Amino acid sequence: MEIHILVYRETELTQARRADIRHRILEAARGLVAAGGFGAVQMSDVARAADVATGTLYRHFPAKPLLFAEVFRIAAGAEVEHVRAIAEAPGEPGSRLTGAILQFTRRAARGRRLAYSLIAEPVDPAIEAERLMFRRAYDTVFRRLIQEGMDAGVFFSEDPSVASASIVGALAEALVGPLAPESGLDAEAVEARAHAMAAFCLRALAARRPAPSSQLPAS
Amino acid sequence: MEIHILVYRETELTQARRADIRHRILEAARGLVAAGGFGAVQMSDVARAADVATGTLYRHFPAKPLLFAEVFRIAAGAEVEHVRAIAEAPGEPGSRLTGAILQFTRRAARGRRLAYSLIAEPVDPAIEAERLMFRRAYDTVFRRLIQEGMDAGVFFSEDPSVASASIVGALAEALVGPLAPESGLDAEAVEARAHAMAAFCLRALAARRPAPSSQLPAS
DNA sequence: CAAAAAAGTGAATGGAGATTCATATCTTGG
DNA sequence: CCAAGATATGAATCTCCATTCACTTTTTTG
Repeated sequence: MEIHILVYRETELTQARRADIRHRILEAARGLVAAGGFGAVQMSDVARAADVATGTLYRHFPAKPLLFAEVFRIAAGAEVEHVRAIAEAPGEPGSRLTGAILQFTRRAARGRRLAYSLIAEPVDPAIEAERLMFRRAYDTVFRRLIQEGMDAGVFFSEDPSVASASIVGALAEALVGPLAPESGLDAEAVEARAHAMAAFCLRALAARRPAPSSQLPAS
Repeated sequence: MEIHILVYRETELTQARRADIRHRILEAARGLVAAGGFGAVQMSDVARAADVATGTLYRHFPAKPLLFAEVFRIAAGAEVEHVRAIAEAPGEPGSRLTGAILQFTRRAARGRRLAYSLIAEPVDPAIEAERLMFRRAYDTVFRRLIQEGMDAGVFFSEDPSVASASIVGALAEALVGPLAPESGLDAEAVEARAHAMAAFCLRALAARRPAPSSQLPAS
């Protein structure tokens, strides 16, 4: 007399469906954030956009801030990746720094609303925590690049961590104004500012002697 | 047959009392913000701290965000003033820039919690608007200083507005980490960072030729 | 002192929106 | 097709606080 009490079990199909819904929720939320910022989105909006019921959201995320923290993480992670790719590409540190700054700026200039949300929009503390990690990620990218430049003798800095933080801050600040949803700065002007910023940073990091790139060590 | 319907009229004493209460409310609110940040304070707390009833708050301020916007404005204004004083003092632009950066940093290092609230705490949009003005005020201070330095031939910048924004951003960023309520950086370390930051900015702004301060124009 | 006008009081109200949960629907292996 | 386990649903609930307002107290002048 066997008793079978296991009739339902998690299966590949089930898991896939689950993952799919989760994904749809995140996508919907990202879309809404990109359109109106974190502050404007409420759970019922997300549900509608993802075409699920409000309660379903809570079957996939324990609470609103956690859902949005994940949205932030994904969006921010993508941004950092793009910048990192350029910062770590082969080439001369100076031009890579310029390239990274331009890349950051150009991507921000498209998707302004999202960039503003990631960089400056007032947000819930849980999301703010993600933002700190986001900034730290950029900081790391620039710090490595600076270190590399110093090793190569083309950069100088008495404290690379201050230099990298300064660059991240400068990027954020010099762009907050231009990217604020109200500001009407066009893409060209933003690009010009990015170039000026890159020049500013390069001068701050320049080693005394012109880059010895094409010179053989004298010793 | 005269009819006297005016019996009560606003008087100096009344006005003084009114101003006093208003002031007490602002002070109480400022104290609470300095202790725990904007986010943690609620109207009933302010009332208790100011020793008035909740309703009284609304007799002096139309709504919470307006009350706190004023708190922000006052606190931030004081900070800017201190920095401006140094930036505008007589002396060589380079050392004034260094002085301003150090001043900013030192004041932030005391009253960390307040500095964090002014610079980085996630806040209500109405307060965020004040923050933008706060940053713009710093921006103006530095822009003027940069312009002056350029006129004197000791600074160079292809776009002073980008340079000033970068400095403001660098200040905020290089200090947000160190000032975050959790961070355990001591005053000495913060001071060292400030010096590094000043050096970074000075290099970014240095005119090619060493300052011609003590030279007579060649022409 | 009285009447008029303000200001003060703080318990009650109200609204916004996140979260819950009783119910309905779906999935799975036998 | 069934029973059991999961999941989806969305209207109702709940919570948190800012804000209000009926009532009390204070202030002023005649």
